[in-house]
Amino acid sequence: MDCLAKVLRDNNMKVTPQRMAIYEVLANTNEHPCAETIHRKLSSVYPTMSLATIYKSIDVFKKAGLIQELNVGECSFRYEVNTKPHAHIICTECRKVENISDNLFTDLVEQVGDFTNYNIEKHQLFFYGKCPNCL
Amino acid sequence: MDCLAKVLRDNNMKVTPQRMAIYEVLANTNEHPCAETIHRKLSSVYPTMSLATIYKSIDVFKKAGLIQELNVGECSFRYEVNTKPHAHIICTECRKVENISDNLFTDLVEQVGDFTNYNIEKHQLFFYGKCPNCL
DNA sequence: GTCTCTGCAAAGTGTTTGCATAGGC
DNA sequence: GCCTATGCAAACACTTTGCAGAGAC
Repeated sequence: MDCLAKVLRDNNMKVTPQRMAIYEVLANTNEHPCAETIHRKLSSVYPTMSLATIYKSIDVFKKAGLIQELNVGECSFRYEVNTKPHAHIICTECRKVENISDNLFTDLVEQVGDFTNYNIEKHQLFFYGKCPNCL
Repeated sequence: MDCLAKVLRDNNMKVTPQRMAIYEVLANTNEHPCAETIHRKLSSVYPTMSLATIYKSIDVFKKAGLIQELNVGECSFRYEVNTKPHAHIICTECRKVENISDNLFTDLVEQVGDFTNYNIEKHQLFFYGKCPNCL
């Protein structure tokens, strides 16, 4: 990912194989993996890679605005490269997390801002239910 | 809370002073406290009350449908007696959590269900921003 | 009297931190 | 060569579990 290298360099952050690998995992999945899952996926290629490195890299990516963190309700955070705020739907059976097209929510944030007088910076919208497969 | 005693008895769960106290804290606040906060509030009245008891009671209340658990993005869960699904707005400055009237979201769940073909069971909607006080 | 609940301590889980070494620039 | 990143281990915060004694019914 040239884009990643550029963004890191622009932020005075070093480009390392580990960071490239972690970002690539996130860029090539729509599974919204948690730190542990990323670690597991990489451990065959980078057997010495530490979970701490995953967390530190994730932190770097978050600060650089490259990924966003989700808190879907389990204990662990999940991550994705799509940093545009958007809604998620989570299957209560198979635990998969999917994105929902933002069209349904276009006016919502503005309405909530008007209604509450908050200066809304971001939102996290989660819907839970059984997916068509599990039904 | 007679209501609490009745619901517990109906579920074959014993009515204890600790459970009454924990529920009362939740029933008399709109702060959406976490387990630790509930414990702190009760420790003057019940100096021996254990955090484990808080967690176990919370679990009982959840199973009885008396409270709901929120995961607002910090490490700890927060709890409230309002079990009707509704949206929350969280101040990124003072960390307070407020409810948002459901009127804005009446059609949303149905629309999301139609759009995704999920059988939606619940939702958690969080908005983050600075509250009028902090602005 | 029975059977569940409490409170303590210990274990568990996900995440963060400190520090010496490795490695990007 | 400088200075940040990695990897290990230890610390941390929140939550759960096991068990003996207390208490609800």
